[in-house]
Amino acid sequence: MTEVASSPAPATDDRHVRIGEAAQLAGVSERTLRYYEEIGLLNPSGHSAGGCREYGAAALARVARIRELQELIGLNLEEIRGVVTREDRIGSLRDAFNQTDDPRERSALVLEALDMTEALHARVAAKVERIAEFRDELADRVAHYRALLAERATEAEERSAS
Amino acid sequence: MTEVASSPAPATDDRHVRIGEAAQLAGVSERTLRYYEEIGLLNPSGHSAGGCREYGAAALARVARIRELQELIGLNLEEIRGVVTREDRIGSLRDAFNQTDDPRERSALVLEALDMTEALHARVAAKVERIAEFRDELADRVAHYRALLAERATEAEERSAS
DNA sequence: GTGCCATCTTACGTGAACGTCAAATCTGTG
DNA sequence: CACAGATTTGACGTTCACGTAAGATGGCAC
Repeated sequence: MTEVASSPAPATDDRHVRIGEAAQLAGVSERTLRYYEEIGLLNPSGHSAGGCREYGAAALARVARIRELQELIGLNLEEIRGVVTREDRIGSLRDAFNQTDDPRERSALVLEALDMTEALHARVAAKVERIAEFRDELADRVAHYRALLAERATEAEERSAS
Repeated sequence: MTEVASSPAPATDDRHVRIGEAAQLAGVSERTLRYYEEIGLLNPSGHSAGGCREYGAAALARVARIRELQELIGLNLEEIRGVVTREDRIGSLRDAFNQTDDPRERSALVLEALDMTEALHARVAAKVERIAEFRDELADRVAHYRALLAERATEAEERSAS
């Protein structure tokens, strides 16, 4: 998968795309990207001179995360805003962590990040439990039907053997 | 859990409740129950002489199933209608199964029920996989922060020991 | 029969998450 | 520069899953 660049591709991966390609890549509509910006969920990485939105890799990753939280976990955009805001805060905590030498402060920062992550983890874990239960129930039914089918087949064999 | 009936409770569990109590028991609004009926998702077990809806245990169980599919799996009511319709069909298949003696027909009926259940199972299983992955990722982060905290604590001890 | 609360039908309202359309502007190409 | 196509900012429309209010009935105690 090593790509032979026909043009000298920039080593730094800060390529920006405009809204059309960004929407394509993220698998959402342009309207959705603008809407996310409206409600303070996602800011473009920057803007062109003329005012066109420019999306970088980080912004696209954020869209992916938003969709994940939305479709997989079932959070609404307001809740998602809470989560990603906290994650942003974790990022700035990381910066703060690297800039302070006070060990007590560093511990406090880590503790905050830990709490945030634990809360989301608990929620997701609970959901996994419930869905897994659901899945197992379905698996049982599938096994039940399979057993019934096998029984049918056995009877058929016996009949043809008699 | 053997209940001592203060009044001669009917041995048969075909008690019916009206919409108010049904909504309470199911944890939804009365409007929701009527709406489900509107869109052909749920029919009351019967009606009183005057026209009041009467809900039995089966109807209440169906509401629970609907909510499960909605909140847990994230299906919309149209998709849910598809699922429960197929489940109803499985029920009628069971009846047909018990009323026929033709082994080929019995196999065919079981096979149909199997297919339906397998399809839903596959969908749910896929979702569990993805969410579990998500959960594990979060667990990793939690562990990471915990490790960082432990490191902080150790350093603090060393400092106080010196 | 008379209250009184629950329930009925009908119908309009709502919030979330976008869709869609119009008119102006930007961007890249010949 | 001229032109085509992408993008911009409003602003109104839409779908889903109900909420809510109004007026008429039902169910039941007294």
